[in-house]
Amino acid sequence: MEDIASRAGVAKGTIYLHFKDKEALFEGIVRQEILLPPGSAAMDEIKPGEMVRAFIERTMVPLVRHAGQSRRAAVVRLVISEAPRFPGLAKAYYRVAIERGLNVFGGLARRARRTGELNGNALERFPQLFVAPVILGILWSGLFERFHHLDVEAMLRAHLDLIFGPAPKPKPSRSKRG
Amino acid sequence: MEDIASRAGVAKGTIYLHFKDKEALFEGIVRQEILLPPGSAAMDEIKPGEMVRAFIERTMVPLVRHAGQSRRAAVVRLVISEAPRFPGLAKAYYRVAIERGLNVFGGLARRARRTGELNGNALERFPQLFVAPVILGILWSGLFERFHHLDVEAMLRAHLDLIFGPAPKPKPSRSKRG
Amino acid sequence: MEDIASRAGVAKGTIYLHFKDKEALFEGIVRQEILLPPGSAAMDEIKPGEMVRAFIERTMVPLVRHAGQSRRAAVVRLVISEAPRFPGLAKAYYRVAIERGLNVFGGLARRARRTGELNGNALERFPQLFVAPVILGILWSGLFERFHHLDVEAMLRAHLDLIFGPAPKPKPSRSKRG
Amino acid sequence: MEDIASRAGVAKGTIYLHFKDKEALFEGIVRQEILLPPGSAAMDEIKPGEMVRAFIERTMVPLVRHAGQSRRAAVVRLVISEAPRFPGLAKAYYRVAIERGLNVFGGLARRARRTGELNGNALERFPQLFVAPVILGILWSGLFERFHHLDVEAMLRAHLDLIFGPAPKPKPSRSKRG
DNA sequence: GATGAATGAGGCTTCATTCAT
DNA sequence: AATGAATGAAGCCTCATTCAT
Repeated sequence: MEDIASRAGVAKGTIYLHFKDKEALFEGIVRQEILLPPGSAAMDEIKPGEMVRAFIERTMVPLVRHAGQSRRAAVVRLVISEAPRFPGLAKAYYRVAIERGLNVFGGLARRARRTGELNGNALERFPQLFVAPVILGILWSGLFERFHHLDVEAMLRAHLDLIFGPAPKPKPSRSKRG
Repeated sequence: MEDIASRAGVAKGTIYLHFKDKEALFEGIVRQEILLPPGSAAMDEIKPGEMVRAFIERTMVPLVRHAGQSRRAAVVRLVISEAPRFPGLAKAYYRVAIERGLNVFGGLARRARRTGELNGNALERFPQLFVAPVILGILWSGLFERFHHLDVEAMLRAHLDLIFGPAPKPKPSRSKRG
Repeated sequence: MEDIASRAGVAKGTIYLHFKDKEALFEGIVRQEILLPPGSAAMDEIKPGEMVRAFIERTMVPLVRHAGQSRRAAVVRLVISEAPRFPGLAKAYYRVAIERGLNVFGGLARRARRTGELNGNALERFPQLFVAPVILGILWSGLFERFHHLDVEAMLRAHLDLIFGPAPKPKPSRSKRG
Repeated sequence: MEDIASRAGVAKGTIYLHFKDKEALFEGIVRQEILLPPGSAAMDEIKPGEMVRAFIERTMVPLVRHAGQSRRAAVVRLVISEAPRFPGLAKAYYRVAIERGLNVFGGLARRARRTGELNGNALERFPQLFVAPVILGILWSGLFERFHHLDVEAMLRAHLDLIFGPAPKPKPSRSKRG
């Protein structure tokens, strides 16, 4: 706590004016996830006519930029490594991020099938598959990057190639409508 | 440490006869990864003529069975959640599991392309993509399973469908299309 | 301190405008003992012709009324339980209450012997014996009342019966000596 | 806790091998009250034919000897000053000491009336009155002894004189009154 | 004067580690 | 070799006190 406080530029005790205890602090950090700076927060605002694949790249790439040094990546790491010690943390993250993420990505999967971008219902059943490489990239950057560089952004694009098919042609020839 | 010792059926102090400290113990656990019981250890022993997809299913499914309660899943969780506290842990895991895994899966990707099971080189460049859903499943079972059930095995198969194409027919009719 | 301040209807910092620190505050509270609301403050003002026993009942009973919830009882408890932490507290209480109390009760004992209300000099040597049941009652109400009710007022009267003899006859025979 | 531990000749953490937390430690100390060294523990063993007054002197005097430096006096002080912070402490003391003490002293009061040592039922109704000067003496020695010496033992005897009548002649040759 | 956000010393507790048996 | 009582560094948290407003 002392370390966290000094990074925040305050003293140990100050944290306790805002959070009941360490678990509450961590949950507070997780809840900010939903209030993050504009742009990344627009996760559920696909633009009219935007391809699903393009939307996912637009929203996921910032998450893994700079070897996962983003704030959101830090929150993901926090949840993963502290959840065993603070059970409330997983619950908070589930409520603010996972539930919503499943809805968003599930909706995207349906939309993509309707528009012909995707075949099959794999991603409707398991929207987690959209983000699996993102999670893996965040973990990798924290654990193994110093031994072996991984271009997470390129991996994410490669994964999207696998899911959506050969290549994302920048010129969407066919007009589409829902 | 006391908890670990009593699960191992010895007393606290006994651990220190075998390992210098907690970090060394964890590294020892990680190093056993490579010596795990036969079957799961055969990760690099694809049978002659076996489809790559079949091989991956054969080796990955046990890892996520029973909501990730396998020993290997426990090791993965150990590394992920303790690495911030014990830097040597990530290194040990990298040496005994990651390096080898990348070689194995990279080799599988190449083999699959040669045999026509796969198109493109995405999985050769990023063999991590083979296991991303496995990692995600292991994390999920530890963090969110109590809020939302996830059939990790089915997710893994769905992911393989995406990668390898429509469906893995149990009877491998030889003809394939690219 | 915050609790004390809010009960006093001021903010935490305000206390420090009046008292150097917590010990000084407690000493201030103790010093108010001597300035308590009229009636209870008249401890040394026995009325002309009043029996000593009657006077003691008149002044001691309010101290233990309502299971020791009086302000003076609170001061007694404060001194007893905080003195180990704040040595100045015992000193302040000794100066404002004990010294004076010993004089008052010692004088009452002498007077009572002169008037024939008391025999012997036990209470002149140990005026504390007058108040021993009062102190015990105050402690009891704070510690054990929830387990076992004690009628402190009745106990005080019983104690006076022991000291002064069988019964306090309401008609004081005028005869005096001295 | 560190202070307590070092007085006990052990390190801080050692206490926690025997007691769950500080409250449990204090309760443990209080429970030893009942197991104190022989002699003082014989509080309820009045000898056949022994006068009640003599018995009380025999058992109470050691409690206040040496200005209340006895172990039992320390327990009394502990309960009084720590009970506000540890509610379990008052309860433990009530169970091990108060309840029993009330029975013992109540029984003594009855016995004394039967034998003619006492008149009236004041001490049967309020056996606490037997010990009020003892409690007061223990408090005095902790709070005010340094300002004003109090001979607690003499005070206790004076109190017994008040209760039991004139004086306990060590050789009861002469006539007695009931 | 009054406030209350901020501070940090100090207290309680845990737990990795040691070592006498 | 095995044990587990003992240790004490380090972590979390409280609360008396300060001080900018």
